[in-house]
Amino acid sequence: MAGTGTTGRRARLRAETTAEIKSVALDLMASGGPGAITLRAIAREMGMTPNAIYGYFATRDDLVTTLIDDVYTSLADTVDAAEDAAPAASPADRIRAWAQAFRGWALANPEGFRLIYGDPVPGYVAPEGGAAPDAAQRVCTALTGLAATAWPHAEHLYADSDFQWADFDPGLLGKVRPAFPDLPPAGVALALRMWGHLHGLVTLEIYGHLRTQTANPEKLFQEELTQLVRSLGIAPKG
Amino acid sequence: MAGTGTTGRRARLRAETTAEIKSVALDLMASGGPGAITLRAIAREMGMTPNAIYGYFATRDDLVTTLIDDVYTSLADTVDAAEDAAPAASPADRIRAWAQAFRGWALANPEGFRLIYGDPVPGYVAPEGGAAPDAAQRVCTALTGLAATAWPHAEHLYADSDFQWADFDPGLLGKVRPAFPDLPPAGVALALRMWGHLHGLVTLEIYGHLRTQTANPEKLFQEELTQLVRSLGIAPKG
DNA sequence: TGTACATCAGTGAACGCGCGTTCACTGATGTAC
DNA sequence: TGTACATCAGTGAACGCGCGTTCACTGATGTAC
Repeated sequence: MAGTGTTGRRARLRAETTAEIKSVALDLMASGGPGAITLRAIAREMGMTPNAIYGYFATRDDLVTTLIDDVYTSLADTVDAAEDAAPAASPADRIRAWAQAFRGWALANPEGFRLIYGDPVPGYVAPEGGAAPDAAQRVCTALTGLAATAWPHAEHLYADSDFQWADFDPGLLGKVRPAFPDLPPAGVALALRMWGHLHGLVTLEIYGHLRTQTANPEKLFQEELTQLVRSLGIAPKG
Repeated sequence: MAGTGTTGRRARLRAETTAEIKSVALDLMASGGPGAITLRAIAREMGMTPNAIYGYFATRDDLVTTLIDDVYTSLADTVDAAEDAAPAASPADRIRAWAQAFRGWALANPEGFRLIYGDPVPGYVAPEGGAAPDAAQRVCTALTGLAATAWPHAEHLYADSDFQWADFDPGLLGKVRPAFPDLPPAGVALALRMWGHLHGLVTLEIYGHLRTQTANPEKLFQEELTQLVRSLGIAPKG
């Protein structure tokens, strides 16, 4: 009856060690790039033998797969939370909040960003049946939701668009169409373009290409958001 | 007096072998990712001993540096040529030509694109004093030129911009300001934003993130260009 | 045209490294009676 | 409360691999007289 449950204690220790392995792996990645994620380096850092890791992950690729999933979830949670914290009635504020959280997360976790959006760990092969993690789809779905909110204001710009539902992935549509039944295919295209715009600016910054052009990427990103919101016809002071 | 010059023959053979090493390295990268560029693999492919490469490149990083420079030059040459082939009088056509060449080159050389814009070869460290290759700046400068041509039409959208010359890199400005004396700081910001937009869509496509959302990235890119040109007020039929 | 010498592309063997992974094991922690 | 047993986290040594790089060398190609 007393104290820790029977399997409880061991299970907890196990969970803690698993978490530490992942945390150390992320640290290594942060300081040495994705290539620094090696079982031996993790073990070294933790004061263990390399093979001890095999008690927690069947293989190195297994660990990396878990890592990618975790990082993706962290990103999706962050941007979702930022959007939810913005006033529901202001599409412009919600877009800005989402986008700023996106960039902020990327700057705070540059190696995580590289891990999920850039080249993967050298030698890593994703599991066979492994679709992209749910969180990957969440990011894209949230962005489509933002586009859907802005759509009524921007619709007139896309009158001659000839996008069809068939142009998009059924998985994406399966989540988006029920949630935003009034959004036409052209609106989904707009969402993907918005994604591309934000992704591009953040990627250039993370990979160091923007720093060689401007001393102030932050300002450029704010300008981007101002122009985006304006072009959608949802400028906040309107 | 007859035939090949004295040093000529050896020099030519040397140049040919050097070219073959680079070509094989690019092939390896194309089929196995940047991590596949190893001196041993190149030598294997060429039927040589690994150390024979050292007659041509002092070190592996030396080879990679040369490769990056070559690939960057290839990209810059391609987009410059495409722009030059478009009618000089039509800013919209020139932007479209440039952007389509940019995407086309990336799709034709995905590993090259990854090499210059993504994570570099694992273990590679760029040379110390090594600034980005000239070609890198050429890409950005050309884009600024396109923005400059469109600027008179789009200027009114950026009336409340507060960009300063100090916000940008002197190296970029050194090439851009003499060439386009009428372009204000806000116009340079516009060019960088355009770069970000195009880079984002192409990057998502190259890295496989777009394919999981749309079956037709080409169409999305064309839509992007249509909207870009429209938003700049330089729609081609105007 | 012929010979002596210099150049230099490429060889073959070896180095030390870090890697993922396997194996048989030890010793502490928890469980059942 | 005490003992016998099962569990299982972690050890230590070793494997085979591919890597970049160094060394002393060979043998063909070109040069000078």
